[in-house]
Amino acid sequence: MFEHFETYISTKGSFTKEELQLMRSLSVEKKLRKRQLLLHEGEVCKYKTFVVKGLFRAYCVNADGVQHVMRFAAENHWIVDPESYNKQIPSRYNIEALEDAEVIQWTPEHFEELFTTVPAFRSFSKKLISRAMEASQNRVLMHISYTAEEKYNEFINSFPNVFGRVPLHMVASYLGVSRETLSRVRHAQLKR
Amino acid sequence: MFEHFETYISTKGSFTKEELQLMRSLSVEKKLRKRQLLLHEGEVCKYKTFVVKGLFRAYCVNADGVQHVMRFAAENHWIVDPESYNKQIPSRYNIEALEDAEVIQWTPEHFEELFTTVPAFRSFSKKLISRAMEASQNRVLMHISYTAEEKYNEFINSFPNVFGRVPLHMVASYLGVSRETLSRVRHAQLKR
DNA sequence: CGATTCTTTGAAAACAGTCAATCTGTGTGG
DNA sequence: CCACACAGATTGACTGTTTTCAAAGAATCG
Repeated sequence: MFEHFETYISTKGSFTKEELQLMRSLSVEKKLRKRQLLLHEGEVCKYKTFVVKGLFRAYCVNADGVQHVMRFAAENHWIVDPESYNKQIPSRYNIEALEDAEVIQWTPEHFEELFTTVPAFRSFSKKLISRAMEASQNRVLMHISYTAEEKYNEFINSFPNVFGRVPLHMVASYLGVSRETLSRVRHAQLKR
Repeated sequence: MFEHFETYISTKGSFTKEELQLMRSLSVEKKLRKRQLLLHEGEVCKYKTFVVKGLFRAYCVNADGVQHVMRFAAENHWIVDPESYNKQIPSRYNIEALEDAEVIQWTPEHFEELFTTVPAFRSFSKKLISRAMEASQNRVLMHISYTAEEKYNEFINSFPNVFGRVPLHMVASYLGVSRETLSRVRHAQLKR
């Protein structure tokens, strides 16, 4: 499983055998079956997680029992609850495997060790955080400025590797519209 | 002006006289009058900016000429276009002073130098980035799960120091609702 | 004061949400 | 292999909310 990560990380910078070995020794590997939770609401998010295989969703449940999908993460992406992970406090989110999955995880301490001792990992990690921030900003902009249809099209373009693998009602939740509205948006698009 | 920043940063960690002097020597001070732009769409965001005095908004303008407010920043807060600043590419945003203002700025290089050479600045900086990420995440959650009224109340609670200093139509834009809708939300609340 | 900007209001239209019913495909157990 | 249950997707009718457009009041500023 770690070989997959080595291939990935090697496209992000130059790493020695020893550095790769260090990353491996500090990591935890895990396999999950469909519907299993990687993180349960109320737990502390102990790890930053790299997805080797499978697909995840992070979602929270409000007082009325309604689920809100915050994020999807497929192969070669990372998933974490930043607030819970950074402060090591209980999470408001669940992270669920939507398919059978394999992941590699690092605790904040181990991730920090790699950050300080492996230069290429440091610059990679900075880019990772920057990209997460940019993605989040763009998503805010999408929400304050796009119609339901524009959001839907944006989603398909931005996440072609997620679309088709997740139920539409989860996409609807991610976009902040009802599943019926999303269904009607799709119907309207067929006519063109 | 820098004294104000010294007071602020000293609440965030322990710094020696020399470290404070280094921060100062790497910084740029600027004064702006109301309506002046700190960053203009198309320019590269050259600095990370600390607000000593005044109030800013970051906004973008879409193809129809409609403005969307991405962010406000008042005293003792930071403002930057992360994407433009991190990658040093042209920005899609404008950052405008809504009041006469004073700011202190650092380039990515100088900020990085402080990050690597001043330990307390490093940990402060990490917290800064973490908080920005958490705020952005929470804002996404707000957009996918709150009604217009809930968003408005959340805004008042989260930014009491901004509310009252900015026109309501900018708050409306920030929340992603029309100014008329926000006006009616307020009207409805008066009746209770 | 006059000009500009901001806020509110009203009415109509567009849009999105809810509820209930139906349709589809998938998979499980008999 | 079939019947059935189940999750997901769609549709229709209805309701409620939000936007849009136009106009008119406040408030602010030079």
